[in-house]
Amino acid sequence: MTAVTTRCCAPIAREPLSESDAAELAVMLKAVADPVRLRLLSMIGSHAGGEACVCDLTGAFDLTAPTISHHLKTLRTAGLIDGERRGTWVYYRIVPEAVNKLGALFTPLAGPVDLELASA
Amino acid sequence: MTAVTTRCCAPIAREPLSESDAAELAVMLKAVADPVRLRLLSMIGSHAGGEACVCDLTGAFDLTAPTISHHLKTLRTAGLIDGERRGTWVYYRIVPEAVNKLGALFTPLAGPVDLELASA
DNA sequence: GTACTACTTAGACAAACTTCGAATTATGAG
DNA sequence: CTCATAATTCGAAGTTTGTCTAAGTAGTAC
Repeated sequence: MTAVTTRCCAPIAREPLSESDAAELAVMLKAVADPVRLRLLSMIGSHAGGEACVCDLTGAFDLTAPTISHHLKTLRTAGLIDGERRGTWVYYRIVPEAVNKLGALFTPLAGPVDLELASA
Repeated sequence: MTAVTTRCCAPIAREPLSESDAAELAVMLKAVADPVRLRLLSMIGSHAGGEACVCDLTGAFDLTAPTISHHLKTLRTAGLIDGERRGTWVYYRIVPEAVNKLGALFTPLAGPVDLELASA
């Protein structure tokens, strides 16, 4: 919960990340460090209504449904998306706090940033 | 080179990433999606003078020199750091443009952002 | 109930990744 | 030149990851 107030540069370049912070962030980054998952995240986030059902996503890839499902689970486990079943379909949406957290890590001049909860 | 001017949300949630953009970004993200490399990047960026020699880094990890060297190469290949030999030591520094590019991807309200070159 | 669709789970396998120890290159000191 | 130090390159071992097929769960319609 270190509220950094300097604004010289991106938080990652302000002071050495602790071992535990690095481990935690790496989990989120690993989830996003894949072309398919990046596109899935992007497609979900930019879809009308801020949510997309799996059926909206699978068609864009040359991959089987189980593979897409696996990637969605990875994103979900990392806290980047959240899913909900409504009738026949399962809808996913972005968790903005998680995405903001990643952005804040690498963004300079973001002002006073709290690494734990970059949402306010 | 799509200059997005809307500011509803993070670029990643504005419009679906193209396959090639996703592939390119995933390379950079993969480099950063590891606890050791995250800490290396952070240690280099926050070191006095904006640069650190390998000898400043190895001590912080329970890893052998070849392993650290391997991770530094990964970061370098991804364009996130740059290295230079001066005498006996090799000094690494952050490439700010690369870090900014990652930050811009996930940061909302960043204003008009050019995905290809988020530096200005 | 059966049949059909949407999605997830389980198991298997190849490719990629992390790490190591050993050998190698590069530089400086005597 | 020889020796010592800093760092990288080179295989190899063990682990993780991405993808598939096959099977299972959840819901709708009849």
